[in-house]
Amino acid sequence: MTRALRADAQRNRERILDVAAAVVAEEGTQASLRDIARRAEVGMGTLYRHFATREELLEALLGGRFDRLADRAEVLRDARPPGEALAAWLREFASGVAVYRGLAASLVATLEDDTTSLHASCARMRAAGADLLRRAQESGDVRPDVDGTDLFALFSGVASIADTAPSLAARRDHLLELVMDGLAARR
Amino acid sequence: MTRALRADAQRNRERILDVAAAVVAEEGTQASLRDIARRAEVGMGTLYRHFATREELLEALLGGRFDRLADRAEVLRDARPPGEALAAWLREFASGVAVYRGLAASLVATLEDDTTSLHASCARMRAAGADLLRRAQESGDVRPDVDGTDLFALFSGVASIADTAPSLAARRDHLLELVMDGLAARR
DNA sequence: GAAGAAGCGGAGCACTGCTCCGGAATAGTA
DNA sequence: TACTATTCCGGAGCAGTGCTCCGCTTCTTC
Repeated sequence: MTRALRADAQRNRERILDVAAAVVAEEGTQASLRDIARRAEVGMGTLYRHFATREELLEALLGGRFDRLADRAEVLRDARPPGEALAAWLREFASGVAVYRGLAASLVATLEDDTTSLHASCARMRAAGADLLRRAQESGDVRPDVDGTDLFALFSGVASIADTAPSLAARRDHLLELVMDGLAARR
Repeated sequence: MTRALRADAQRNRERILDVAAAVVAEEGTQASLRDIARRAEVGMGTLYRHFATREELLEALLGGRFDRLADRAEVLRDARPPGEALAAWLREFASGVAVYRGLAASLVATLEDDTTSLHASCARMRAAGADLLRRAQESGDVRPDVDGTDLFALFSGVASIADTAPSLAARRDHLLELVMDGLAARR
């Protein structure tokens, strides 16, 4: 545990996170940090002391999201048959990607870089997804030559491109369905 | 036809395109235009007179590529059975996406904006792909509830995310294969 | 060769991510 | 409560970005 922040520092940190969440939701992950600082009524120095880099700020925003997806995987695993559980979870995963445009890139980055704190949450989520996948494969619902990384690559890729243009966003679910069907084992 | 350029202008334009092709291949579509100008030994003004915006420069680089893909579609259509022709063409399409990282975004943009000159080449290529798709569907190789736009969305999405990280690039072909299989009709 | 047009180059503007440090606010102590 | 020591803040500043503007050079044409 790191030591407690001073009261004003704590306030500022929360303000920054609130504003950042709003701004990122509006403008995507490449929103201007200066702008975030301005809207949080805080100096650049303040922002950068709390979050040494853009990545770190995104981590704070996204870490919890990953954790929640990992939790959801466990719930779904116990509540549904393997194939359904995986499909439902992938849908939730994909809509998570949609919330923050550009998240997919950050997500991929954590595949390579295990020094970020986001790596841990991301790894846990990926493990949870891989577990659902394994069960679906054992039950014969999903073809065996797919692994967890394939899953994230496919769904991140499709979900993120679907968010780059309105005309594609409309067929998001259809696109995901196509990929999902492709993973199904031929019987 | 626009009137002929002055000799020096013509030279400069070609130099810029050559350098831009190299730089974009190295650094992706968000390469610095200042850098391109510098390496082409040309002032910023010169670059911007020839290509009023970054998009326009990319258009010049990509337009030809789109046209070539459209041509390839016709060749493949006549040389192979429908299912194979489509699969082969999609592979070429995907590797075209790989050459310029970030191309997918530009490609998607042309879906929305029909004022760019890239739109025409892109539309022609998409029509050619859609034609291959239709034939493959009529022959029963590909499921009927897929259209040309789905095709581009899926392959652009997967190909472009595969280029964001080395660990994904290695499984590029496998990922594309998975999507391709998913489009196959169940017999 | 000279006049005219066409094209060139880079200084400059507003922006970006990020750093640095003098000064202000807070927490602990007396 | 008053004082000090530490923690934290703010924004000026640096090097980079995309893009514009305009005085000057180079080519073309007669």
